[in-house]
Amino acid sequence: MTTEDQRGPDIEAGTPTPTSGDVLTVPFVDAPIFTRPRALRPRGKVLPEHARSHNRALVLQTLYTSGAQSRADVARETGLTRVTISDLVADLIAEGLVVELGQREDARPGKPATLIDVDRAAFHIVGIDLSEHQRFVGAVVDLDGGIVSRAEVAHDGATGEAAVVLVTDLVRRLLASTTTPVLGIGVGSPGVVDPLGVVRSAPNLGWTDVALQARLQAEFALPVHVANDANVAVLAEHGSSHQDDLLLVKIGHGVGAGLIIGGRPVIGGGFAAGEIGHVVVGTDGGPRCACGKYGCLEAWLAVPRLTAQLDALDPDAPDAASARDDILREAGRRLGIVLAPVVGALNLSEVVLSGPAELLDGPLHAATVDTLRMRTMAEHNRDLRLRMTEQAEDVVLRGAAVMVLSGQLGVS
Amino acid sequence: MTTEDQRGPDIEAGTPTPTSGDVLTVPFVDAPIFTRPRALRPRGKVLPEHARSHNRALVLQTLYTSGAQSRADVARETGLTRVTISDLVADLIAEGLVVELGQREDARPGKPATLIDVDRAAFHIVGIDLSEHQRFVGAVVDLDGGIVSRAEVAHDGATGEAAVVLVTDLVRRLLASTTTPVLGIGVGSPGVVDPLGVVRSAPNLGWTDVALQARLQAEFALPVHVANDANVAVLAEHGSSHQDDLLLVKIGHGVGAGLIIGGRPVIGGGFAAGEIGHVVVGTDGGPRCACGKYGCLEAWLAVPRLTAQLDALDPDAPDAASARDDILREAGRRLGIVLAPVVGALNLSEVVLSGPAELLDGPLHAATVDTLRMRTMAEHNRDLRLRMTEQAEDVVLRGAAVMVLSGQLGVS
DNA sequence: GTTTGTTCGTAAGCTTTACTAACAAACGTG
DNA sequence: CACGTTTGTTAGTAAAGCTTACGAACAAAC
Repeated sequence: MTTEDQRGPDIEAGTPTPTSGDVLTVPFVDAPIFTRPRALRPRGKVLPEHARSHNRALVLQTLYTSGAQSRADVARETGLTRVTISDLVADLIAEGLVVELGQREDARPGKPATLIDVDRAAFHIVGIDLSEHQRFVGAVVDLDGGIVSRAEVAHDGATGEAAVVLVTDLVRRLLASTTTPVLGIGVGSPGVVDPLGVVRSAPNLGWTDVALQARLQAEFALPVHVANDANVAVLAEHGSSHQDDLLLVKIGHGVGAGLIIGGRPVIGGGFAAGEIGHVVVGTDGGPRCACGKYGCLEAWLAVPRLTAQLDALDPDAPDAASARDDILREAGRRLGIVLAPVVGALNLSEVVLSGPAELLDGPLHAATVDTLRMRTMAEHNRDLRLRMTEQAEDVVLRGAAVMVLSGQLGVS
Repeated sequence: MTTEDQRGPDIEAGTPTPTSGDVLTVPFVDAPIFTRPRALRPRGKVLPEHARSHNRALVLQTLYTSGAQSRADVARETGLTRVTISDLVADLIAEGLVVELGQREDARPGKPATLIDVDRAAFHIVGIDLSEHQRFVGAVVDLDGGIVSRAEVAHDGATGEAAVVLVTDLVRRLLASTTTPVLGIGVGSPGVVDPLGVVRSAPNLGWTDVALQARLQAEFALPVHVANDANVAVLAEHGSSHQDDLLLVKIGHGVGAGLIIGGRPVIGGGFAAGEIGHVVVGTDGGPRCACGKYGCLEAWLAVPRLTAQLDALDPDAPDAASARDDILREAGRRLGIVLAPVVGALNLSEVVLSGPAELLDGPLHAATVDTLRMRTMAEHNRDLRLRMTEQAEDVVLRGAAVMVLSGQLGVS
């Protein structure tokens, strides 16, 4: 009943099992790949079939990012021979992942090329975002990251099992809304999520060791990937950014971060990488935080805190505008103070802010940049970019789709 | 004349070329490996020979870390078959990297096993540390990391080409001191070093874009690896620690850090990862730094700064001891303040301090731990360990050896 | 209209790699 | 001594990608 095939969609076969703990050790497929970066430790044997699946994913990735092209084009781009590409493409066509599009139009010497491309209409992905305040959001996403349809449900503070049921229902509604085969389900959850998709701890949802991945997979017999919301979000940004090092700061009801270093997501020893919301900022105190400490990043920067401060301003005061700017600037400065050591230690080239643009994309952003420049060594971080997300509201949804794409096809 | 063989030592053949830009993409040999971590992008094709060299390194790694054992033992540990192991081992024996040690002594049923092991006496490695104050230090290191012989030279502030010549002479002396074949030369340099071993910038040595790796390789016709001193040091610590995430803070004349995340060294977009010496600490000013800013980590923590402060104390004052402790504690607190965001963001499980133990291993260490605990979320960083290096003075030398070992044999 | 050169995709055969199956040698145990 | 176990090797097979070669289809030049 269950197949071992991790890569194939194999929807009609019933229960594709997204196996997690394989023995490989690469960057691609981290989708298995091979980089001889520098000093590393072989993590496990490599068999021919691993090489094959790597190359398979490489072809898929090439088509996915570069668009329709001939087999010969793919061969040139990947370095594999035309023969091997033809062979791999034949497999991919048989699996329904790739389609032939007919001959190339433009006039060139030689035999006209047969264009092939990923069949971008062949599959949909269900993406779920559990990080919004008071509601669960979901969408059907196509292979290009386009939102096909949406659904959401207020959870009204539901926790524990009730919240799991709400998530399940949301997924079911989304699955019912599409007749296209679904490649898998991706979920971005707040809290600490381990690589097996167990939500180790998500206080807001009252979850402790909830095996969300296993639950959803058993329920829907589809590949399911679950990860922390910010870690998921940074995947979406990574797709559009093509930077190998990337930090995304997600500012909402709480503050969290997602990190990609050397092209690979950072999970952390306790699976809590990116949890910077309760790091203390500066050495001059600060507002009391829900966690009991004073001056946590979240106490300075979380959206409710910011809006509360702004709402407290007298809108009719003569200096209302500048008072507003001061508040946002100070928040931005605090963010810069926390980020400076991280940017310095990792020599990051790109930092992305995600959250309400009306709050973040102005004095706050400017102050963060200034603070970062003033507190790190300009020489080393000359080309640091701090920018707003390009994905607006849907970072987590799209990131969830990328996670599935990457996990199932080795494509991002 | 030159061979393409990246793995074999091939000393007598003349000029082994440690090619840098191969097409692989893995975590092992990152030395080529294959981890299907999570969402990654295939970086290049994988050929059967890549798989072979991965497995070859795997065997070597297994023998290196687990010690003498039979081919069958290796087969069980790696998951490869006895046949394949025999085949790989035959290659390794032919290359002189592995030796047969005769039959196993202990009495067990069955045919007695023939023990094999890495020939730990077959090769030496030359390690160079350019990060010490006013002198260059070098050593001949055996494959187990033992120091065979040492040499050093005062550079008396020599810079530029003169400094390069001193390094070259130091290497020459060390090479002359051993008759054992040398696997390669590893150099830990201060400053920013790119993956090709070009020292992009090392102010103390007056170096800008010095192609040290190329120079030494041309001179000695041996594989050469050059990297930043702290990044090299963390390799040594990684070997003994067996943690996949590791931060080493090297406190000497300056302050720098080396990072390993997910088992792989972090280089940084501008090759300046770990350069945290000039990150500003706290929001309450601080001593003026050589770089012009106030309150840089280095201005708080560099050894000259600490000793200057301690020397200024009146040794006969009644509270001399507690005044000393206060100074060290404050320095430790500052370190904790800078590390907190990094530890939080990366969810690090282990941080190592390297430097003069009489300064670091006491109130300073304790204050850093306390500060880290107070400024991060205890729940996520419960099992964080902060410890002193186990390698004492020789971290960089041994790390340089590990770098060569890893680069040439895929072993660490 | 013909020739030339180019490009595409495929077919056949080779090499590399690791696997399974089988076995001889060498050893304990009953 | 017969039997079972373990080791390491031999022989043969399957998978993967490579090189070489070729037919088809086209543009450009004559």
